[in-house]
Amino acid sequence: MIDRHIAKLKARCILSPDEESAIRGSVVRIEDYPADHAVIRAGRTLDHSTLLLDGIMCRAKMLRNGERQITELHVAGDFADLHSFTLKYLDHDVETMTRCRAAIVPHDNLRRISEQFPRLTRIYWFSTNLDAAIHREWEVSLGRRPARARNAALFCELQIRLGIVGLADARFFDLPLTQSDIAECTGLTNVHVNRTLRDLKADGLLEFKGGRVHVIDRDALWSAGEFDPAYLYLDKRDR
Amino acid sequence: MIDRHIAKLKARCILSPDEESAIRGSVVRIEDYPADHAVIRAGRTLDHSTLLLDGIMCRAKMLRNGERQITELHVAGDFADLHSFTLKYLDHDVETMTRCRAAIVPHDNLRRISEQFPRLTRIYWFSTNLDAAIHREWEVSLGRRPARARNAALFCELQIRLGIVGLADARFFDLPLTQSDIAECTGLTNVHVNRTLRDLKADGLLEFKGGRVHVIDRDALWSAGEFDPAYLYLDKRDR
DNA sequence: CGCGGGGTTGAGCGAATTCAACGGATGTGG
DNA sequence: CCACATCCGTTGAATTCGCTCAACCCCGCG
Repeated sequence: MIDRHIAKLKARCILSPDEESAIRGSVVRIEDYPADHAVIRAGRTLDHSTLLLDGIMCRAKMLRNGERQITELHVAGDFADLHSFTLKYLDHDVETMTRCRAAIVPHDNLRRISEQFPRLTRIYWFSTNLDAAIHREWEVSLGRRPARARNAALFCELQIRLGIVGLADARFFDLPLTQSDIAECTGLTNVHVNRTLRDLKADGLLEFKGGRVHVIDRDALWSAGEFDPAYLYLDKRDR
Repeated sequence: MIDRHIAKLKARCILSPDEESAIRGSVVRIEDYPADHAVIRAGRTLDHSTLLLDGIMCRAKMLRNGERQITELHVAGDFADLHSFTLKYLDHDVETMTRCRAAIVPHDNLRRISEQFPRLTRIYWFSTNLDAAIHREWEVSLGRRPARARNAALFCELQIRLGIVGLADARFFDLPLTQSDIAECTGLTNVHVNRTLRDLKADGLLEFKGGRVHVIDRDALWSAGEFDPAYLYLDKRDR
């Protein structure tokens, strides 16, 4: 059920059978959400975290003029708001981009397993630090990269992250987002995302159509996005 | 010696005398660095964290073309790389912007105090999550805000953060950075930062000159930067 | 006294936006 | 089954915000 979450952790950390079953035992219930649903609102006190099992969620911050900046995308296997365990409330919303299924893990349970298994504390601490690393990479894209590179980098990241949980192969993956969604991630307009994707396709790097991504030339795509997966900490070790 | 660090924590968390002295006891030595010095290089394995006592450091990522995006500024009292405790190596450089003094805290000591004081673990976990919240706010600036708001927001954040450690008052604070440094934070060119600062001054919001900031109209500055300090988690509670 | 770093300003350019129109697909109610 | 609305994608034209390039100033310093 939470196998994708376990797969994500095992890609970076060593996990004992006991630790694994403690994680599995921390879930109290499963919830389903429709697309475009606000799962968590900024500022509200939380007593649980949300482990995404299926679908795509985002962390989003609203601006005064109604625009929205998405600060991270979440895929199956991610905790969307593990940081609420220590923050107690969030500075951003968490919303579904598609229909989603999620496991609810009470903070009490997180505290219990973190006291029983100190290494799990560090693994989950690591996990929130990995989110921060993704934020940093997005800051680089948003601050310094032109539109083509920003979009390319986003697809590179998602291919890797979805690949870890078995939802992407070397050439294809499902990504049921609109061009406007992409625009809210990359700090562009939907119009310009459209033109950029047209160019990426014309240059034989990538095709994004009908919620599905076809990576035509991965090397060229990585190069266009100046993509270096180091920030995803893909080396497995004791954290 | 590390009073500013204690002050930063106490602005957000409850800290017992025992916990406080454990923190003080975790420092093994003090180091001084010149300005523009790379304290930590991306990818290098680390066995300690760096607690900034004086000066300004930054987290920076290099781009292929030699440009640099600063993803966060650190002020006295901040751990510049507490996340290396779980990440083991960093995805970015840490560099001094000014002459700096720092306390070195070995990861072994962090592990020891986190085992002895479980609440300290959560406090330091919280602390890295606060860094992530700052990253998110910067993503919003970089992705969606025009130049004027980006710069305004940066000064707002720094006034609050420096104020917490006694280095800013309601009207003035030292910020020994160049306009090019600001540009690397806000994803602009030094030329455009210059023009934007000129406008902010002409409009009576803020003056930045000679490494010193004069906040002329704080309300107007907050408004211009669309600044809401909620993301800095300034409420003191048990984390 | 020359040099270099930081700051300042102008002119021209260009990447991305805005505004607007239109097409295709999908869904829905009469 | 058709009329209509809506959402998403696509394209063109005009605009604009920020960039590039360049010159120049000021000031501290060797």
